[in-house]
Amino acid sequence: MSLKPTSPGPGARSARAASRAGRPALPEGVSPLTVNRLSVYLRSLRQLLEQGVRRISSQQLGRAFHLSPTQIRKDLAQFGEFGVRGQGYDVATLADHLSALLQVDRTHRLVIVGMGNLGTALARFPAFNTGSFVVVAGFDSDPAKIGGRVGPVTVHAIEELPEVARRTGAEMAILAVPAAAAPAAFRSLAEAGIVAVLNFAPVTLPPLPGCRVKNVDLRIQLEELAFFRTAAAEPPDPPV
Amino acid sequence: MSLKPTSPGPGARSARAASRAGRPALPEGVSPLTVNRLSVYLRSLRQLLEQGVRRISSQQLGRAFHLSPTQIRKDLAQFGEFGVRGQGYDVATLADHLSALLQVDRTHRLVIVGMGNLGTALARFPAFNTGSFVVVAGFDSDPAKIGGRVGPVTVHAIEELPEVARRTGAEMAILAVPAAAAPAAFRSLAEAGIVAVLNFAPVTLPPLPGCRVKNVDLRIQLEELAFFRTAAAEPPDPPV
DNA sequence: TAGATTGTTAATCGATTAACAATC
DNA sequence: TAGATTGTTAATCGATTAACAATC
Repeated sequence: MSLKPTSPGPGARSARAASRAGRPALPEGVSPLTVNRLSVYLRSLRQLLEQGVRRISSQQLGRAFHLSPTQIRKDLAQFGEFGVRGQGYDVATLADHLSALLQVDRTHRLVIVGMGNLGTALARFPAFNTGSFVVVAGFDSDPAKIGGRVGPVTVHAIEELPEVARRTGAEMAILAVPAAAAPAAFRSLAEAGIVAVLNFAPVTLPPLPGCRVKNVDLRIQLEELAFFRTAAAEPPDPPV
Repeated sequence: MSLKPTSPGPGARSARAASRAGRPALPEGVSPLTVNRLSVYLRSLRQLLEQGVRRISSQQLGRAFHLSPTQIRKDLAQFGEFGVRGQGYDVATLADHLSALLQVDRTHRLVIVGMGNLGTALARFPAFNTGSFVVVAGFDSDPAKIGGRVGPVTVHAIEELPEVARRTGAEMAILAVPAAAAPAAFRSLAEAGIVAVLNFAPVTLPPLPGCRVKNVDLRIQLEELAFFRTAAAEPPDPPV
C-alpha cells in the first residue's frame, strides 16, 4: 500500500496537553462539537469499509456524507497526521485511529437507571449493545420490577448500585428517570464511581466532580423542530 | 400585577424578518442553539409555575437552573420585551410567550416510522404524548407488525403513509429505522407533506425542500461521552 | 515533474460574555 | 429618589471557512 500514515506520536504534536502526558489526545481542550464530528467520521468510515472502499480524500468523504472537507482535515489535524498528501486517507487505518481516539476500541459497560419506557428500550437498543458498549445492569425504584429481567439485564434496587457497579466494572450510565428523581440518582452514580452519564431526564444536570454528563432531553429536540416547522411550509418571501 | 409585559408587536422590532411579515418571530435567522435554550427556559418556567413562583429575575433563573442570566436576556430580547426593568419576568406570562414562540401552544401530530425497540418506546414515551405532541400512527416494513397496535397507535405499511398522514393531519415524524432504510423513508415523509423529522437512524440526512431534519444518533452521543470519560478519572496534572 | 490533496495559517463568521444606559 | 434589573451595545471568545504552502 502506498499510504504510510505516520504514527500518532510525532504527528500529534499539535495536541499540546496530550504530548505533555505522553498519551494520545487528552480530552481537555477538545471541543465536544469536534468530538461529535469525529464520531460521525468514524460511522462514515465504517460504512465505506463495508463497501470495500480502501482510500478516500476529505473531499470525497464530504460529498458522500454531507460533511465539510476543510473541517474534516482541521478536526483530524488536532490529533495527528492521518493522511498522505496527494493521496488522501486509508479508510481502515483512519477508522482505527479514530476508534482509539474515541475509546471505542474497547468495551464500555453501561448501567441504566430508570427502567420505564425509554430505559427499557435502551437496554435492548442494538447501538447500546454492540461493539464497544454493553448494558450490564438496570436499576429502578419500583419493587415490582426489581429482580426481573429486561432484555439482557437484571433490574436492581438503586441501593445496590455501588455493589453492582463494582462487580460489573460499569463506568458509564444512562439516566432515564423522571425529572424529580434525576439529581439524586445522578449523585448516586457519581458516588458509585461512574464517570460519564447520558441524561434523558428533563433537567439540566451540571457535572459532578469526577462525573461528566450529557443532557439530551428528547422533548427539547422535538420542541426545537416545532419552532422551525413553519419555515418550510410557507411560501417564499415576496421580492422587495 | 405590577408587571406589564409589552405585547410581542412593538417589542419584537429586533426580529427583523418577522416584523416584515407581520407575524411573531420568523424562524429564519434564529440559531438552533437559541431555540434549544428557549425550550430549556420554558421547561424551567413550567417547573417554577408548579412551585407557585410568580416572578423571577434572569439571575435567579440562572442560579436555579444552571443558565447564564445574560444569555437568557439576550435570547429573549430577540423576540420581544418580556420583562420589566427593575422587576424581572412574570413567570406565567413569559411561559405563555415562549409556548407561542415555540409553537407548543397547540398540538403537533407525529408519526413514527420504524417500530423497532426505539420506535416502540417512543410511541409510548410520555414526553411525546403530552401537551403539545401526540403520536398518531406507526409505520413498519415487517408484515407481522402491520395492523397491530403499539401503545396508543396502529402500525401501518409505509405505502399507506400519504393516506394516513393526510387523514390524521400529521406534520412531524420520528424516524427510527436502520441506516440503510432511512434515506428512502425520509423522502417518503417529505413527499407525504411532513415538515419536520427527528431522525434517530445512524446517518446524516440533509434537509429536503419543505422538510427539516434533526439528526440525533444516540450512539454518537455515547461515543462523545466515551471520549471524555477518562478526563475525570485521572489525577490532576502535576504543577509545572 | 505535474497533479492531487494534505496540514496549517489567516480571514471570516457567529456565539457568548461583560458592561452599562434605560427605566421600572 | 434609590435600588434593581432589564434590554442593548461593545468586547471577547471560539468555531468555521478560505486559501495556500508543503509534499506525496
